[in-house]
Amino acid sequence: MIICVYLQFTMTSNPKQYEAVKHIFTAYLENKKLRKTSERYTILEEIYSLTGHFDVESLYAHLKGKKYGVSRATVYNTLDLLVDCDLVSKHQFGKNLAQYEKSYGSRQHDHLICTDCNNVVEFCDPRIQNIQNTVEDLLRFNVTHHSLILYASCKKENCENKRI
Amino acid sequence: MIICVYLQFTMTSNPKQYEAVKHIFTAYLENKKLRKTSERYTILEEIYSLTGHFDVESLYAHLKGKKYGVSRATVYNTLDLLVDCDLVSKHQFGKNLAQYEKSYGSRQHDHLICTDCNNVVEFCDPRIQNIQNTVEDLLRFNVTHHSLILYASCKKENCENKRI
DNA sequence: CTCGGTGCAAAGCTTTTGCATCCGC
DNA sequence: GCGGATGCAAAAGCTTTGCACCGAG
Repeated sequence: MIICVYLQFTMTSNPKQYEAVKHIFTAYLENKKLRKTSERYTILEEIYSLTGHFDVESLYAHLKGKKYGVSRATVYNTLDLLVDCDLVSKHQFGKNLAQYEKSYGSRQHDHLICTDCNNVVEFCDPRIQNIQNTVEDLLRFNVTHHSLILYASCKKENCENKRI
Repeated sequence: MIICVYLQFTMTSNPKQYEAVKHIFTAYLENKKLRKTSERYTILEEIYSLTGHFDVESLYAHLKGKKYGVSRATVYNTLDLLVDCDLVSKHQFGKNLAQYEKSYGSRQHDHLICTDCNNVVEFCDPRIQNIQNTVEDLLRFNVTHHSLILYASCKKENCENKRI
């Protein structure tokens, strides 16, 4: 068996990427007959300028400083739309640890959370797909997505330099 | 490769099992120099008389009717202890969907959640252990436990008879 | 012009906390 | 009797909701 677990490197933001997701989002909004408001695009742009995971509060804080401020309600509403059209994925790492991340152009990956310092490390292992396929066949469900979280304690040197 | 995913059948409650976990809990409390209060044993007994998953509210509701009522604070406190000594496991299925289940005598298993009806199906696939081992080696973490949740839509007939 | 979307603040829900009382040791 | 544990209610933290106003189509 090919061992193929590796660290996931989060894509750096770039303008071309934002153009691409903007088109996807526009198509989604038109398809659902939703309005193309400036707030929605502001939020999308902000998310795609961030790297790594973020939570609602930090996104809201970033947006407050912009020309067009938005309210929390709008942030939550828009995040739901972005999750629905697969431009953003949501991870519930714990009761009060909901994290989002942009998902366009990102490789499928899972997360390891250090129980000592709450840092999150991304990794990718294609074998998870096998499990998913088997369950799908045996239990007769359509598996749409999954969440695999490994909880681990660091040997310190792994942890210090990473943000959640 | 041996296909070995299968449904997990929750153990039915039985008095002998409660005696066993009671001894474990007692040893744990003594070891940690914590008090053996009647509330703690009442909660443990109630949990081991339940089948399947439960949330704090439903456990609290069950306990309210007993001879010795308990408060929510005590339920939360005791659940933390039981999770710590591995007699109960906690699953965060969503922001407001924390579920617990007794874990003594249960096989390691994971969960599939139906996004149509919120039902939870348990399954077991030993291949998850391989992934865990590989990550452990490559990322140099001690993986203590994991959470694998598959999100799926049912083909209806699978879902109707199951409770969350 | 219409009605969906937004902003604000209030409400909701689960979980935690503070404090007086209780009881295991 | 001492100090940890409990019970109650208030507080906290994240998310949703209600309502008046705004603006995209």
